[in-house]
Order: sequence, then C-alpha cells, then structure tokens
Amino acid sequence: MEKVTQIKSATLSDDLTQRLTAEVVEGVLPLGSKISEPELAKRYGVSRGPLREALVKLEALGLITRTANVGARVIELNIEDLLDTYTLREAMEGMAARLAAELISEQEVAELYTLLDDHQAHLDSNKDEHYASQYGNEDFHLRIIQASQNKKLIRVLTQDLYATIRMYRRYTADSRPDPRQALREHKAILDAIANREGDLAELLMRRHISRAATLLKKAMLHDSISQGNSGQP
Amino acid sequence: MEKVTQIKSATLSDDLTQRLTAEVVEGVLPLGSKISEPELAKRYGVSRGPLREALVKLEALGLITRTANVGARVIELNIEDLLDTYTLREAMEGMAARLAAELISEQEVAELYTLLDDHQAHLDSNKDEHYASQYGNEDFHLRIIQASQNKKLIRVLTQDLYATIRMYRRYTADSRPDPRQALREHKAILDAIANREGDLAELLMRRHISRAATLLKKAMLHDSISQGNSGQP
DNA sequence: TCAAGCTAAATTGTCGACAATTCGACTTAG
DNA sequence: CTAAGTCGAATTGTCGACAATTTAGCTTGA
Repeated sequence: MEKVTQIKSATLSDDLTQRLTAEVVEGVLPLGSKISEPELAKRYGVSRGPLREALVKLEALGLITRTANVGARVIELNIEDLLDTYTLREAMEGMAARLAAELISEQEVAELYTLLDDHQAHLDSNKDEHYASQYGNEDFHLRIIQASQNKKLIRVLTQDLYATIRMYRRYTADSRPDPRQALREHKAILDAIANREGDLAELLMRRHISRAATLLKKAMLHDSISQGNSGQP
Repeated sequence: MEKVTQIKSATLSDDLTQRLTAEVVEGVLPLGSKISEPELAKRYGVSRGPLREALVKLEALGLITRTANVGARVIELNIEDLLDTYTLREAMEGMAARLAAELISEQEVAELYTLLDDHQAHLDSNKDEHYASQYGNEDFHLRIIQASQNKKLIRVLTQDLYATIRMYRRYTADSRPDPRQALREHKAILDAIANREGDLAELLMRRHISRAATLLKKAMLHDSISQGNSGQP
C-alpha cells in the first residue's frame, strides 16, 4: 500500500523546508515580502521551533534573508545577482562537463543521445515547446552534473544553486532561450563529451551558459521584475 | 570604549555557530564524534533551541551531518572529499582570477605586490615559514576572490568552503606545500592579473590549486587521518 | 507643521517541559 | 552459545509560554 497524497517527511522541519522552498520558488511568497513566523506557523499548524529551523535552511539556500530581532524576508531579484549566479554556474558546470568527458560511461552517453533525440522529436512534432525546453534542458544539465561524480560539485549545483536558478527562470518566463538553439548546443557539448574532449566540453558548456545568461539579462531589462504577487496584502 | 574580550553576537544562535565552527575546525570536537545536544547546551549554558539552529547552520556548512531522530556527528575526512573540494575550488578560484584580471584596480594590484614582497621578506629572513606560508597564502587567495566582485562566488568560497578547506589543511599540517614554490606561483598569477590576461590568470590559478591538492593527497596517504582527539571519551 | 519622545502592541529570541523515537542491556527461548 | 525479543534509560523532535527587542501610532513641544 502506498501513500502518495501525503508526503510525510521524517521531521517537521524537513517537511517545512521543502514546502517553503516551493512557495518561494513558485511565487506564493512574493519577492521581498516579509515572513511572519506566527502567521506561517499557524498556516502550517506547527509551532515556531521547527519553522525557525526551516527558515535557517532557507537562508542557507539563499532564498530568504534574516536579520536579528527583525525577521525574515524573501530575497529580491536583480540583474547583478542573476549575472553573478550564472557566472558561478558557468565555472562549475564547465568543470562538470570536463569531468564528465573523463568519467562518463558509454551507456550514459547513449542515454544522453536518446534524451536529445526525444527532445528533438518533441520540437519537430509538438507545439508545446515550453515543456520540452524547460524539462529537457534541466534534465540534460543535471545528467552532466551527475556524470562528473564530484559530490561537492553536485551538491552545490543541485542543492544550493538550483532553487535560485529556477526562481530566475520563473520570473523571466516570457522571453526564453530559443529551444532549437539550445538543443544544437547540447548536441555539440555531448559530442565533445562522447569524444572524451574535456577541454572542448568545458568551453562549449561555458559558452552555452553564458549565452543563456545574456538572454535572461535582456528579459529582465524588459520585464520589470518586481511584480511577484500572489498572497494577500 | 571597545569590547574585544567578549564578542557578543546579536543572537545566541549566531554566537554558537561561530564557536562550534571553530571547535570543529580546530579539532576540539573530534572528527566523526557524536554531538550530544543536552551536553553541548549545558556546556554553553544555553537551551537546546538556539543550539539546534546553530547545528542546522553547521550542517549547511558541511561541517557536521545530521540524521533525523539519531543526531549529529562531526564529518570525517577522506581523500575523495578532499579532491572533490579542491576540484571545486579550482573551478571557482580559476574563475575568480579571470574576473579579477578584468576588474581589479591598479591600487589593489599594488597592494597585492606589496603583500607578496612582505611574504618574500618573511621567507628570506625569518625561520617561521609556517606562519608566512599559512596566512600569506590565505590572504592572497582571499584578496583575489574579493577582487572578482562576484557576490555569489565570494559567498561560496569564503563562507561555505572556507571552513572545510581549513579543516583539511589542519589535519595535514605536517607536509605542506613548499612556501617558496607557492610564492613563485602567486607572483605569476598576480603578473597575469596585472597584465589583464584573464585566460592566463585562470590557467595559472587552476594549476596552483591543482598542485596543492596533489600535495595534500600525498600527505593524507602518509598520515592516517582518523586520529583527531582532544575531547573526553 | 514637523520632529522628537513616549507608550503599547506585535514580533522575535529563548527557555523548560512533554512526546516520540532510538539505543543499549538484559532476558529468554532455541 | 547464539539470536531474537523486551524493557527502560537516554536522546531527539515538538510545543507553549515568557523575556527582549522592534515597530507603529500617538502625544507633546518647539
């Protein structure tokens, strides 16, 4: 018998961390909004103890800022932080691509080619480019990162930076990188990895991410960012 | 009037975080040892609430591991994690050196040359190579990181990874990189930065860190690491 | 009219106690 | 003698309440 509806984590604090992370990323908690501990505790039906532990974790993830005796606020997005984040990503995922070229198995390479073929098919047939672009892109990058076999690298990229990156993508959802262009770049990266050309793989991955950053920057300059509202005033 | 003896942080949790971080890095809390919440709370004269918040932060820093309903343990060091950490450092400090070459001011360059001159003088005159090697090295790297002006990069390197790196250095204190060799490499890196050669600066910084990692690896293979003891059994 | 000071309400930080789970020692059956 | 089971002590997770600080509004004086 499976429980799917109610994902019960081992501890309330972990549970809250997941939920709050989702709420921040999805915009339920608007950008820059104040976080009231009594209010959140009542909303989730828990005491402030585990809630505060969750907030400490959210702060470590860079999703909120906390000030002593004042409280917590959801972070605000700005171009500077966006570019900083993507530069960091460029360095780390570039290294991940290099390591992947050295360490990936032939089977994983084959799976990645299949993944890109599926992605291509989606783009050719389907009109729903949004889905293919979003999840196909994410999946490809995550697999490269995993293939690096570097636990620290994997942790920083998939735990610490992941939520932040998703936030920026969400708030710049309108103008997104051309999925066909992205796919071409993915193929080039994968070719380099398959050929065990670490230098080239790193170079291509860096360019790929740098290009994405440039596009996101343009998107942020057009859309004024500071309009994430879903909660009650 | 200044208070220096008693550094009183705004909140007990922050205070505890600093103290516990120091205890882990300095080996007061031995590697792999269990952390008892009641015992620590009594030792510091605080309740378990702020202590637990501090432990959450320590976990985010990668200094301890926590398991639900079981408790917290100080991490253990191993060669795999050491190499992973230094590979990550290589990618990030390499990028920092590249950015520094683009963004650093002439005055900062001059200060860095002065720093290296001081370091050189220490090595020529003084027998206390340990000090010069340790702090001179740290200072140089920190300044390059700061010169990158990338807040995210600075945060990960100086907050998240710093404690871990210091731990590895402490437990492999015996055989440490040749300080004269390190100084030569620092000078080469600084020359590249001063000449605004970002590519070269990144390359040299990467080699420099990679070399340090190789030496630390050898040190760990000789010294058996698992002998960090200072507390009571 | 505006700035400074004061008061009260609300929020954050901290504490001690209770509930739930784990771990160890002991017992007991095979 | 070993292995499974049981019971109790200890530890972790959670809660509600109190203390300390901040914040907002009001008052007061220049």
